[in-house]
Amino acid sequence: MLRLSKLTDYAVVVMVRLGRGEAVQTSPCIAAATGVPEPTVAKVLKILAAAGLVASHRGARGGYRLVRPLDAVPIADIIAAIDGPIALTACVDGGTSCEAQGLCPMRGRWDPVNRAVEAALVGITLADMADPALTFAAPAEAAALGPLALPLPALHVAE
Amino acid sequence: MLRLSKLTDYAVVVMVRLGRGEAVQTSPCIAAATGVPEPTVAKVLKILAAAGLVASHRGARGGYRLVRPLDAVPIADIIAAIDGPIALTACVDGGTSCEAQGLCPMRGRWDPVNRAVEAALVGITLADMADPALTFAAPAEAAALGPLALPLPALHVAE
DNA sequence: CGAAATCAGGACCGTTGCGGTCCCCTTATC
DNA sequence: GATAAGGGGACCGCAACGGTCCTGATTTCG
Ligand code: FES
Ligand code: FES
Repeated sequence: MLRLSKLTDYAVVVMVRLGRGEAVQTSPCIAAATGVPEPTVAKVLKILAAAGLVASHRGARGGYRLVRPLDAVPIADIIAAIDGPIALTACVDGGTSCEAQGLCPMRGRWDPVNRAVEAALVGITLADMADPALTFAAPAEAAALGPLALPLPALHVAE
Repeated sequence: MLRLSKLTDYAVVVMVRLGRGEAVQTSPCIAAATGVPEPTVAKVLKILAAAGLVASHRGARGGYRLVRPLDAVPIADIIAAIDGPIALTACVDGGTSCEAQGLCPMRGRWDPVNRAVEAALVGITLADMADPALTFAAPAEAAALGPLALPLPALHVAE
């Protein structure tokens, strides 16, 4: 339902936490600081490490640290690390799993939509989510716009 | 995994088909024209009718017809009809299902991301997906950009 | 008026993927 | 060598999705 997994949510929390305090932090420590269950934090960190978003150091006094600062990590990277590459439908770009590609009326038709969503997600970094006062316009201003009353950037034209 | 349901894909196919040919079409007819299994087409149309995106007429010589023309239906509407309202995480805006809202470091933090994605999806209409030559830039041009080589509109600034 | 056509609404079930936990091994510090 | 920490899985319950089917209500046509 166009919903990203809970692990992604946790990943953002963990990453933001890594951006504060000591450079190297252990997963139990992060779990305690964020309130997320420790096994889950460990799982998330393992995935993030595999994706190269955090660096790990084993052994006693080990832990995790950020590779890039928060403002250099777009959420799209987190989502791609946890949920896999952003592909709204089964057949985007090199989608091989589509039967009857020759006849399907939707062949390649979702690609622009996918690009638009991806662009939106690349444009927001973890730093943006860490503290609204820092990079976003005043929250009150955003709220005042109301739901769906958005000035639309001409995404599909721009690309 | 940030994937929308297959039914949504089918819904787009069906809607685009409704935009061509006769004004009123039956579900078996649409199924035959699109290649989508008939029961699935019927299910999709029922949902779309309930959402007010298509109008139905019962009895012999009945069928479905579009309420709004294709260029007045953003994909966001289709997604909202099939997959429910666009909510990347459990706790967006009025998300009531979140425990410990007072302490959660992510409270309301996903809202701007959600808005950005929603804006991207409102900005593309079914007419845009119906025929690339009509509203999009030349497909070759879009393909030439390559994956991820996107000029980013400053979404989070714009809103 | 009866029969046929068509939508309405929901029940049903197999499959898939997610969420969450746990275990054992490797690595590094002390 | 003992201990602290990450690495890499396996494992299972659950909820959602997908696809199908059935029964009933409504309208047109003969
Ligand atoms: S569904 Fe993939 S090309 Fe048609
Ligand atoms: S997860 Fe919903 S407010 Fe924290």
